[in-house]
Amino acid sequence: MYATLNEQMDVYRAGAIELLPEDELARKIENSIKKQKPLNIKLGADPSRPDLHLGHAVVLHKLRQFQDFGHNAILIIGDFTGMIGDPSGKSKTRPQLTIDETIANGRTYLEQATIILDKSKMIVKNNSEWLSKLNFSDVIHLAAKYTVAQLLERDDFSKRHKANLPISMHEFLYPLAQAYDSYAINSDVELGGSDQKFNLLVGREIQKAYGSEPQCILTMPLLEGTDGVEKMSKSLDNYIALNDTPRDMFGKAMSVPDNMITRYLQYAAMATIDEINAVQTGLADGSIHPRNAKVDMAKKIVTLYYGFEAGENALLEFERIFKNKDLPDKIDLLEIYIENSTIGIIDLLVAANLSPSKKEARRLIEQGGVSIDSQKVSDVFSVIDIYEKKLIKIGKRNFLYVQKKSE
RNA sequence: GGGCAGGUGCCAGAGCGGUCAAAUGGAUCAGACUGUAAAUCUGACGGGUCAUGCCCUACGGAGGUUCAAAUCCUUCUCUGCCCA
Repeated sequence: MYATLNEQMDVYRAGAIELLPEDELARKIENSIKKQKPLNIKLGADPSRPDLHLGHAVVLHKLRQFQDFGHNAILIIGDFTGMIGDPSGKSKTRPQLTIDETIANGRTYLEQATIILDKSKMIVKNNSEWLSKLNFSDVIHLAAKYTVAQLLERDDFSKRHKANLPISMHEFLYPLAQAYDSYAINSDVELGGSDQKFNLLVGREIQKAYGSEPQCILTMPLLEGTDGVEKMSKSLDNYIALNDTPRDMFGKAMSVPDNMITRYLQYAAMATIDEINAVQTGLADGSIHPRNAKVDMAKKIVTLYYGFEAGENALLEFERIFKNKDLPDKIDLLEIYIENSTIGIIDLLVAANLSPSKKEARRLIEQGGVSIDSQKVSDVFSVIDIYEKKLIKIGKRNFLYVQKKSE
């Protein structure tokens, strides 16, 4: 049922930032092989941000590796903690969620996570299952197991503390609650981003304090977003979503800076070490053109999620649109209801939702970013007849057919 | 409880009675160029308008002073620091 200890360790170590403590993990694995008993691999899911992107995928792929060796993935939906609000590492406290939102978000999360994970070896738990049962004295007992100084070691706490930014009491409780999860589900290994290292380690301490065997922790790097600098996140809008269309996935991957190519190969495209090394040396000695390396990387990512054919198509389409300035092979048609069949260009852009305001629409036209049927529109007072469908292009990559709605 | 410092546009951060729809940087969008939705350069960047001048909304909330307030006063509220 299980691969050997060394086979497993090699795979787990690959790409990880930290794996602590390694010998302990080795022991756990040995044991599991001997007893033919899978380990519990914990991953905390944040229900406040249900839309997953390639940054989340880094950890999910790691978890999948554990599954592939027969271990149990245990996803903890932080429905309880989500309702408290989590310290985000940013200066602002996260919004609190309602129960309904949490449930809906949890469902979305799972839907997207199973793009990567193996459903058959997955257990999903809501942490309200045990956390909501703790009473105040339980909480105080839990809180007594950790000190303020220990909590202040956490990077974002100490940063905020030094920068005179607010830290609420409940934020201090958050790592403890998460640690309690580890105890509650009997976690053997917990995975997380490198920013979670602190929380994961608290899990160890709390498990010990409650008399169970402590978990090992494995942290993965935080993948930079398409800007190549900040970590990938929805709020910075530098993300590639797991459910982005192949076209968008490809395009966004192409927009990462050149120096991110190998990093994306490793953590987003899940390329093998050999592939990564080949590209790295090729780029260094100039035998591989960065553009080609990037195209290749983008294609691999699309292939990983949509299959070989989609990868090919995304590449072809990208070349068509940006190299040959041609049209994509599929353009949406929007039918607009108007009295006559003519409409001013500015109103048209707003009606078609291509511009949030008339001022913005006017700007786009004045700057030469708008064309109708491949004819640049330069007059903001142009009147367009949409009895026949017309192709609107805005900027480099927004295409839309519009037509008067026939009733 | 007391003292002090603050709350400005998507974010960071200037401004401290009119010349402020508010410097600067980032983000974003458009254009040029190209190896791409890279880089670089240029421009735009609250909304409305029978159109460029005017109108509306905006500098934590509410009042007030003034011909005029993001800027001064009062009060409320939120945040941080120090003292207790």
